[in-house]
Parts: sequence; structure tokens; C-alpha cells
Amino acid sequence: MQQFFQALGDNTRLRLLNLMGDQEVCVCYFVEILGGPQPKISRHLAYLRKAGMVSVRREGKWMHYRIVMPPHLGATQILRQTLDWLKEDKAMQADKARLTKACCSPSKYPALEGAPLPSVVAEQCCEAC
Amino acid sequence: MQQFFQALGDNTRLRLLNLMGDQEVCVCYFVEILGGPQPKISRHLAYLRKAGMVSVRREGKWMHYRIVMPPHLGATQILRQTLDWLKEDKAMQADKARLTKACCSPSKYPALEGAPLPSVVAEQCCEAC
DNA sequence: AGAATGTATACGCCTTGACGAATACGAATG
DNA sequence: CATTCGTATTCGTCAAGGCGTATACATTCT
Repeated sequence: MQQFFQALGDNTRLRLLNLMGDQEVCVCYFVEILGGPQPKISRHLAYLRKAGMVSVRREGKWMHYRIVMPPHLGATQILRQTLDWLKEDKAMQADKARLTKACCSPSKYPALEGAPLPSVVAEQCCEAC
Repeated sequence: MQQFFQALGDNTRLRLLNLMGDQEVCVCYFVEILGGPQPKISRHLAYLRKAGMVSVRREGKWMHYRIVMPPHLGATQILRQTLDWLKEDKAMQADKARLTKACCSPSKYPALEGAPLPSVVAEQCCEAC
């Protein structure tokens, strides 16, 4: 319980959770969108993993992270409302917009050459395009 | 936002928030119920105060703390759900039971001699007795 | 005024965790 | 097999914060 809130008590982790939302996102997008050094992203993802908040799936060299809802119902509701709260934040919206943009026009992001698209965003993106 | 969750990321502070619930509680009760040294309680209350989660009212030598709902609606909902979540926890229930007991039979708690009763608990307590 | 009481702060110690830089791992590719 | 590329971990450093102890502050009582 303490651990649950501690995991939410960092801005970088909140940004990561916001980017995931209900999608499955590749690490390379996090690095591209958040702009920081890659180990920083990886460490925060490890923290979220240890807290049981995200799960990982390997696809070749790419690692896909997605939010996993906590077993406890109350915790799930809090997490969902937190995600809704994040959506209202301007900076978080900007992050998500950059993610959509990167997914729609990967040519503008050389670092993402050949990177697998987020799973749910993939369709949303096609609609948006 | 980060600060909001950091304030919830400590077990002692969660216990304090649980004890307050929707009541206004005197510090001496916190000290009695949580059992730790008084400065520890006071420091955590100061932390919650700095985070804007509680407000204080002075009554003679006694300080009464109560939860103040955040200005943001989403944060308020999360805080309420957190309080509901706390109510499901066994240890938190035990804390609250001890508070009710201390308030009903203060004679058994010499340290609380003459301490002002929590505001809302006062009536609940009379019903319970 | 001085003592007693409830509460807050200061201090030193120690752990946690955030960071940048360097390095290690694992899978694909030549 | 060596290399490349995406990702994870390690290392040293540093600031935040939790704790116990001692002390300061504020109010009340005598």
C-alpha cells in the first residue's frame, strides 16, 4: 500500500504510466518522448515492475511495457482515477501527443526506425491519420 | 501531483489519515494510538501540513488536525477512495477501534486526561457507548 | 514569575532512491 | 563469430526523508 503510492510519487514514473495508458508501449518510445538518457527510463520501469504496476513482454530486442491493474479492487480504482487525472494535465497531454505523432510519422524520428508500434495506439493512430 | 502521492507513500501518514477520516483529532490521541514517540507523529503531521493535506486548529495547548480535501476534484476522489481503502485494512481498523475506545473510556488512558474529544467521534462514541 | 503540559523543531545518523556515466546482457544481423 | 542495436544493470554521488534524542516554543496553572 505504501509501496503503491511510492511508485506514483515520481514525475517520471507518472509520465511513463500516462504514456502507457491502456496501451502496450515499447521502451524506445519512452526514451524518444521523455528525452532523457535511456538508463533513467529503464530504472524507473524496473521500479514500476518491482512494484507490480507494469508487466513486460519481449519481442526480439524490443521490450513492451503495459500497465497491469492491481489485484485489489480499491487500488485498481485509484490507479484508474490517477490515469484520468494525468490526462487532464497539460504536460501529460503534450507527452501523449508526441507519442501519437511519433507513431504516425516515424520518419521524423530516426531513433525509432523499425520500432514496433504500440498495440492499441496502432489503430487509434491509423484513425487519426 | 508528485507531492500528493509522496504524502501518501508512508505507512505512519496513512495511519494518521485513517484516524482522522472525517473527524478532527487532537495530537495527543495520535501519540496514544500509534504508540511511537511524539516527535515522530509531529513530524509526519508537519509533512502532511506542508503537502496541504491537513489543516490545524489550536485550542489552548491542544492542536486539532483534520483532513482538508484538495482543490482539484480528481485528487479529492482519489483521496476519498484511499480513505475507503484504508478502512478495509485490518491494522487500520484496529487503530480506529483503539481511538474509539480511548475516546469512550479515557480513564484507561492516563495520558489523555482532560484531552478534548475528536469532534465527530464524540457523537459516534456516545452511540457506541 | 515559575512550573507543568502539549506540541513543534533542531540535530545527527542512516536508508532510500534519483541521477549520470560506464558497462553488461540478449537478440538479431552480417 | 563478431558486431550492432535495444535494453538492463552497476557504480559512485548526492539530496530527500525517516528515526531517536534533545531541546525549544506556546499555553495554562499555581
